[in-house]
Formats: sequence, C-alpha cells, structure tokens
Amino acid sequence: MSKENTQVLKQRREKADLLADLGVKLYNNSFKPDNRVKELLPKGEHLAAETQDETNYTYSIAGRIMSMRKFGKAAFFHLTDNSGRIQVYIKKDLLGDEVFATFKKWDIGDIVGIEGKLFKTKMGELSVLADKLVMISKSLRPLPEKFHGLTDVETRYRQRYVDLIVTPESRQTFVKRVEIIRLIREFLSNRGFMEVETPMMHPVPGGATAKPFETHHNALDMKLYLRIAPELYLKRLLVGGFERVFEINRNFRNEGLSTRHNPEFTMLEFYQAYATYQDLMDLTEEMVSWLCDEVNGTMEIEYQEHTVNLAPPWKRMTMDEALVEVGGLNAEDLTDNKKVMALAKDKGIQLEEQAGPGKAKTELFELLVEEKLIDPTFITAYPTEVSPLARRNEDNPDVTDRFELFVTGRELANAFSELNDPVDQRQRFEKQIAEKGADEEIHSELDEDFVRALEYGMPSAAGEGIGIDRLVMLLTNAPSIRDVILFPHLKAEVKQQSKKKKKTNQPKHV
RNA sequence: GGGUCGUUAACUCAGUCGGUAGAGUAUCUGCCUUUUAAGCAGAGAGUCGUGCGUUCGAGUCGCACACGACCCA
Repeated sequence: MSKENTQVLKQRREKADLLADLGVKLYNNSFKPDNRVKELLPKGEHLAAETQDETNYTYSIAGRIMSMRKFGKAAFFHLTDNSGRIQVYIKKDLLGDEVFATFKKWDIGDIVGIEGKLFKTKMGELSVLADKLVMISKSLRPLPEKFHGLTDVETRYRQRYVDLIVTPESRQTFVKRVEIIRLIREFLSNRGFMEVETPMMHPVPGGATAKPFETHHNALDMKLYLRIAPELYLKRLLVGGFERVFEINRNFRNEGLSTRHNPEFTMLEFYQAYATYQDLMDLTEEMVSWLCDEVNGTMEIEYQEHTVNLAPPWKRMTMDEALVEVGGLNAEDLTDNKKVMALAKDKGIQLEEQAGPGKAKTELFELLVEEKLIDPTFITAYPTEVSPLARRNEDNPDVTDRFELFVTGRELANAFSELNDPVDQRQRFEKQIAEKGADEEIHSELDEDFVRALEYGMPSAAGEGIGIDRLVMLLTNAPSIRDVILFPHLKAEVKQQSKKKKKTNQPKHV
C-alpha cells in the first residue's frame, strides 16, 4: 500500500540510519531499569516546585516517549511504562554535546532508558532530570495525534498494539478483564472447585446447538470439530469423581459476527456435584456482585444508557411469570398449548413444523421480555423442549430445573440441574437428532461415549456457563464484544494491489 | 441477507453550486535551557477506499464492489 512508503516513514528510517552511523545502537537489550514509574511518584510527592530531591538518589526507568517539547539546548518529554507516566528533563550542559546531538534525533514513540534524579518543575510537576540516556528501541512509525488519539475503530481493532499505546481506557479495559478472570479463579478455588482443561477438538461436537468449525487430523485421518461447549467433557469428570470442576477457555461457533458475537469467545463452565440450580443462583449472585465490587468498587454501575444494581438478592421468576409480568401476556393463555402456539403466530414468530409450545414460549420470551430485564434477573422453569441436557422438574415434566440470568437485556449465564439419567438422556438426544430440522450445518450425532459415561453413574449435580466476554462488557461498560477481546476477528485486511503487481499475477503461459 | 452512514496527508478532520486539494497535530530546516495541546519563522508531504459511467471537466453526481460502524432479520 502507498501508506508503506510515505515521507514520514522514509524520514524516520533515514534518521535511524543517521543515529546508527553516529554509533548509537538502535535496538539495545542491555539497559535494565531498576525502577518503575509508579514507584517514583510517591518519592517526590513532598517536593516543592523548583526543588531537587534532597536524597540525590539516581533512579533508572525505561519506557516509551509519548510527547516531546524540544528547545535549543534542552527538552522535556513524557515517558510511560506499564505502571504510569512521568516527565523527563534533558539539559545539554548535563549530558555533553555528543549525547545531546544524538538525543536530537529521538522521536515520539521511541522506547528509551533514562537515569536521573527527581525534581519538581516551576509548574510543580514531578520530573526526572536525566544524566544518562539510552536508546532501547527506535520507532519507525509515527504515533497517532496526541490530542484526539486513535478514534478509527477499525484501526483500533486491527492494530490493537497502537490502540494500547495511545488509548488509556482501552488498556484499562483489558487490565480489568484479566483481573475479573483472576478473581473468578480465586472465588471458585476458594469453594473447592478444581480448574481443568478438556479437549478443544471434539470428534462429536456437543453441549450446545451451534454450527462448529471443522478441521482434519492428518495422521489419524479423522474429522475433528473445534468445540462449541466443554459441557459433555466436564460432566464426564463428574462421573470420574471430581465433584467440583471448572474450565475457563475458548469456545468456537461458526456463525455470524456482531457486537455481541465473536467466532471464538471465552466461557466459564463449572459443575458442582450434589447441588441444584437453586444453589447455583445463590453462588452466581454472590460471585458476580463480588466481582463487580472488587473491580469497580461499587455494585451499582452504568452500562451504556442503563444504571444497573448488582447488589443481591436478584429477582427470580419463572418463564411463565416473566411472560405475564414483563411480557404482558394473560396467565391463563399460557396453560393452554394451542393458545400459546396461536400467540406466537400472532406476534409474527415463525416456528419450524416440529416446534411445540415450549419452543413457542421461549420465542415469545425472547421477543417480549428479554430486552426489558435490565437489573439482574434469574428466569427459571425453561421448557424441557428447549433444554436437552437439563433435568426435568419433578412436579412438572414439561419444564426443567434450569435458569438463565439476564442483565441489561442480555443473557449472561445459563445453568441447570444436570440430567443424569442415561436412558432419558439417550432418548432426548435421539429426539433432538430426529427434529434437527433443515439446518445441515448443525452437526447432530449422538455422543455414544457420553451416554456410556452416564451409564456408569453421574452424581446429581448442577452446572453453569457464564460468557466471560459479556461479563467483562458489563463490568467495563463496553458497547461491543470487540472492545473486550484483544484481537477480535475482522474480515481480512484488503491489500490494495498496484497495477504492476496485478500484471505479474497474470498467467505466465499466455 | 436488507437498510442507513462512513472511507480525503502518518493521525484528527474541513472541502460550498461539478472547475483540478485545505487546516491542526506529526515530520523536516532555523531560533529557543522550566515546557506540558510550548512558542516563533519557513518547508515538504495526497493513486481523495477500488473500478466503471455521466460530463469539456468528478473528492463532489450515478452504478458496482471492498472494508468498517449502527439498525433490522
């Protein structure tokens, strides 16, 4: 692209060459900073403006030059490292003519090492008066403009490294993401859960209804699928006697992209033997509200146009109750299967031929209720028809002991008391396969080994999945999933071909 | 898949009625030893996303395509 040969880039390369000719190492790995910027800040806090640090201690720091104000025989620049930002003051009389001459070729964006002493400027800003300068890595590309920063979202996603350099909010989001995941591990391991790693490549994709990515193992000459969910493997571990397990890792779904969907996304799934979905509601409430408080210092947060209160207890209602209370439907109509089907048709919902009232209710719920659930709400009693892996309710076999958690109108978690009857499980799998419908891309094959595992006996248990990306979006007020994934998937970057290149691409035998 | 908006210098953006490209930052040169969106003086930098069309003439109008954002399914 033309962008690769601009004047600015040429000048930077020329300057780098010039520095090299002057004997400056452009990529130097011998400078080891003893200090981080954050440590320096309290050391000079007490200083008055225009005074030197009386200890006269020499600090050494390293980082990237983010701004520069050069004078004839002096200069100020701001240097940032992973911990913070501090001003550096350069004086020719301290450094000598030669060093100062090479410094003149330094640019915003260069990564440098500094040794010097603390002082405060006239304006009272804590700064380092440099007595040693080291080039650590010469930058050959200019950074985005200092005032507006990088606003083009496409560039922010495609070149996340630039975004991270110049957008502190973006850095902060990813720091929070890491912290959230660390806290989840802490929370679960404090409750006796064991973190495990199950296969990401499955011979039979299961645990969810979604289109999988396919791949091929050459040596074994077999088809494999990137997992759409870890569920069936984690349950095998319950069979094996690990009573509390969890996994935080990627799932892959070969479907559309949106502000809420990335083809690979991070899921927390956990399973607890001898627990029910009721227990998991308590646990979820406790965990998510605690996470929010730890990360944001409050349980009441802003998410886009909403204010959300995550302080427990959270609302709990059945799907039928929600359809009546929030969706405005008539309670009596919901007890009549024919009326439910008619209602769905009425609202313009198109159902597949084999779909029953359970599917119709779920669709009505998505249409009429979901987006109205702003504060956290557990919806329980999901129809058995749409819950192939959940345990039936003992009093009403049409519904399952399952909940989904909604916050800001979005699904955040899905959990249920697990089905552990191998006969019922086999029948439900078979029914699911028979009813799979027209969608060829949804893989449907009975996972025989999973049923075999259940036949050995799986303890009663409850399990849950929480979408980590969506949780991070909520807790960092991010409008798009791409804002919480470091390298989100985008279409391939278009390389604009020059006319010359196009010609060489012509077949040679013409 | 459908609709709306966007794509102009490295970055952030102007560009009137169709008449041949502008600003700020960044860069380069000169001056400048407490600046902080430093300042002053000067300079260079653009296949206007791609292609086709209309026109004497297209950044601007039309069509197609690409990429992105948002909304809808």
